[in-house]
Amino acid sequence: MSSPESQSVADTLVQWQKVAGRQHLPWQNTGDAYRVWLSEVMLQQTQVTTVLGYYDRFLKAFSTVTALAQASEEEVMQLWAGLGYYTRARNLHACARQVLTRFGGEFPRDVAALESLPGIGRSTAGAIASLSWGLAAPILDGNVKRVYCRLFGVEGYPEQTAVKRELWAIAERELGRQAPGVYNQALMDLGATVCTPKNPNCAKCPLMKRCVALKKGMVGQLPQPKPKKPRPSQYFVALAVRSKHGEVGLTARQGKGVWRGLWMWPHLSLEGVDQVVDWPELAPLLQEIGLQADERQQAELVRQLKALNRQDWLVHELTHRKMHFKVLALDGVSGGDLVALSDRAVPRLVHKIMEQLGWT
DNA sequence: AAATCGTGGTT
DNA sequence: TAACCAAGATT
Repeated sequence: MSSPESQSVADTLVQWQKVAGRQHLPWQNTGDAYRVWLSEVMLQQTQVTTVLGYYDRFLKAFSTVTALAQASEEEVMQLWAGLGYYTRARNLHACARQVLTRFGGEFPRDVAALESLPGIGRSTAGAIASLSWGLAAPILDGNVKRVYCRLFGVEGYPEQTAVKRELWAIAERELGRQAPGVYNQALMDLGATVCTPKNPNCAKCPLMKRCVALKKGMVGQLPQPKPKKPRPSQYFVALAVRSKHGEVGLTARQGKGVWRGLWMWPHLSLEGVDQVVDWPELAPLLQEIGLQADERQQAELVRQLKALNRQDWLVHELTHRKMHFKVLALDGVSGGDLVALSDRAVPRLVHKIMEQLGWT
């Protein structure tokens, strides 16, 4: 599988890609910047298998960037719901609108102009330019960072500014300028299928003979992992309300925290498990969904609250923290500003809570 | 510059 | 099974 050392990295990879690279992903070889862009944004920090279904649904709903631009933000958020990193969805929509208003509905064939669009950074711009049109622009995603760190023995973790600068310089230098799209695709495919994070298959690697990490016996050490910090735990009480017709009491998340703009059960932060919570703290949650609890409902909620110590918390893990929820529930209520769940963009947690309640 | 932002696949 | 981390961008 290994090539002569006289052949350049780029030539070796381009040759390898044609026989061993991935070929059949739906956005590949379309020459369509809209499809490449849509897939690239969805693939940010997200695995291919997770993206496939979302990609199909988006393309079915919006066949062109103009169609996407003309949709409402709420429509876009609903289609994106469950995929995570929701700022991507808002930027996707904003980007589509800018493509329409600034560039007449066609993505600009220019890396700098692409980077000026919301949600498109340097790597995504390079991917769009090279994969759609064959322009000479490098990419630097997780796969490529890993390949370069090993191939050239780059130490320090890739999130560091100096290391990142070095990796971009390598990416510029090594870019296969005869076939930039194929070269970039090869880098990603190599990282995804051969030069994997764990148990890399060096025997199958076309760059085996020139890999610095392999030569030094450091493949398992590179790229150097980012120092990990403890994930703080946060505790909440959430209120789940449902009518007898199945409408639910959701509110739109305000501010700039997690799930901004999505709909969630009203909830309050506990700042630590020991804090005493009683009816005065719960009443505002009902107010958020336009509900005034009668005495029976009030007593029921307080009863559920007191059982806090004996009931397991529902844990929802995010990248940087663990969220623990105590769920209070009222079923079969009437009144309030309840909504149809199918009409709202909601995070997975909303469904997770319904499952715990048996509201399925 | 370091933190933030979701969720799920893989090992 | 708990840790790792995935076609990163933004602030």
